[in-house]
Amino acid sequence: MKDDAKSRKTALTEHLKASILTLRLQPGSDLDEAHLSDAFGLSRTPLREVFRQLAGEGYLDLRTNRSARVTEMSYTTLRDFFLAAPMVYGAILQLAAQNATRTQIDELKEAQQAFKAALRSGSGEDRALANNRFHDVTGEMSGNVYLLPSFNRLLIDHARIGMTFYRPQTTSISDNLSMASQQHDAIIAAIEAGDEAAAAQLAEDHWNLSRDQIELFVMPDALDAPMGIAPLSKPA
Amino acid sequence: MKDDAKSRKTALTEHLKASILTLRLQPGSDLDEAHLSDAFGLSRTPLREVFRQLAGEGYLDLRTNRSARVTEMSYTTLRDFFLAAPMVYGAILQLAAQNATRTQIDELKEAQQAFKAALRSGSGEDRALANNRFHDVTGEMSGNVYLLPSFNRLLIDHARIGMTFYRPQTTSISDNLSMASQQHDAIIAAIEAGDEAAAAQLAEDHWNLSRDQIELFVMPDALDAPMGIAPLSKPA
DNA sequence: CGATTTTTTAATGTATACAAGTTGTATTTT
DNA sequence: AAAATACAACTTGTATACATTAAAAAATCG
Repeated sequence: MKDDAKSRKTALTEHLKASILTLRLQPGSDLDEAHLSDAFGLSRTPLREVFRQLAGEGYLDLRTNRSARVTEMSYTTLRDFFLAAPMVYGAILQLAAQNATRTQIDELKEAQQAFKAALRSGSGEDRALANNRFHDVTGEMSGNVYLLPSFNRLLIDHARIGMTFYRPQTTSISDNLSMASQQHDAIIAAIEAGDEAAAAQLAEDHWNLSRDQIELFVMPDALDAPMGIAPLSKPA
Repeated sequence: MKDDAKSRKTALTEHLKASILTLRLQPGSDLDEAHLSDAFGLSRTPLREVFRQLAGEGYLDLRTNRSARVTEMSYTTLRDFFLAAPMVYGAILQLAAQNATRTQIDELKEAQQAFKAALRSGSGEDRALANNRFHDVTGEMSGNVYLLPSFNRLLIDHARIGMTFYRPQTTSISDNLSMASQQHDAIIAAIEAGDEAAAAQLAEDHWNLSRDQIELFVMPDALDAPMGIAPLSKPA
């Protein structure tokens, strides 16, 4: 394994991305240039270039004369998220069904194998990263440069929302994840068959499952209440 | 007017953006760090940070050990463009109708005034930039961080496509532009009234107008041909 | 004693020098 | 003469030193 400057730069990039997706670096955290530059054997110049790139992709926020911060996530953005996600992902999957190559389909199957392995024996972080990888491949398949920027931005908060709400190991969440895994399998089948309509429908189903799970977590008592209208409230 | 490093940095950013949107810097052009750094009184370090940022926003492509390039535009991307644009812009305008503030509505009206002025007496570049500004404000109004990355990416190529296909001063294009201006007025009205459905419909109409205009330009003979099926062909 | 100003400290932003890589050209070899 | 190779000029990537700005601490004044 090489250890030149370029390798260290990509290592830093991947480390930051994974840390942010898994919430090891929490939203709003400050990043210390000196510390990171020391830890990865890079001077501040290439480090700051990595910051700028990650900021462009939505991982970080840069403020002049202040330290870089992990992009915030407020509960008001949940609404924006579940409005945009099904729409963008529906289009992405539709295009994936149109354009996926044999190689990409194999990559997707590998990603799904890894996801299943993470479900059986992995940590929450493993699950989040494996799931992220699966969806990332579908994005590559679509090949639409105009949709990918938003799609990749969505995937960042998808992972972070997952880490927030799928953490406790309850039965309902376990059921939910196995359902998600089944949907992944169906997505693969639809893409392999080139069935655009099915792919688009599966996208909607997949995000509805996520949304339902989160609503269940945010307002668990709503189930017992007699048809009560339960607005989104900020959890502890 | 200040002339500190920060000002020169934003000046460079704006210069590059405008140059790329108006095709003064053509797709695929190489950028010379030394020359730009000299021209704007900046050292290469902040200049390269600007490059990284613009690459993140979709203006530039960075390749290791090679010069930065203006993002390419192939004719195969027209299809991707007109698939993504109505969808994303429909959502953006719907949200704009929901969330626009008084201040933003005033900004939008100003942008539309500037656009009309550019139609009367401005150059093609003026029109493209003024139109870009109008749509940019609608993006700000939506306030949805998940849709904005793709929307802003779309606006880049919207301006460039406009510069490509709206250049010759024919009657049909003149008619088309005044129609676009009328649609802008209707968009403002829908947003001001908070009419989401109307806003979404106008988004679709607006992009259909663009698409029709381009098809007219790409295959002008199709009109005379008796029901001929005219596939997109590469113009000279 | 509290508020405000000054001083100190530490971080970010920029410039420059140097290292590594790429491209074009000329020379050599077949 | 064509291809391959070696060299030179130039471009990009990185490190470090310096400048600038913000935050923190200390000192002064009301």
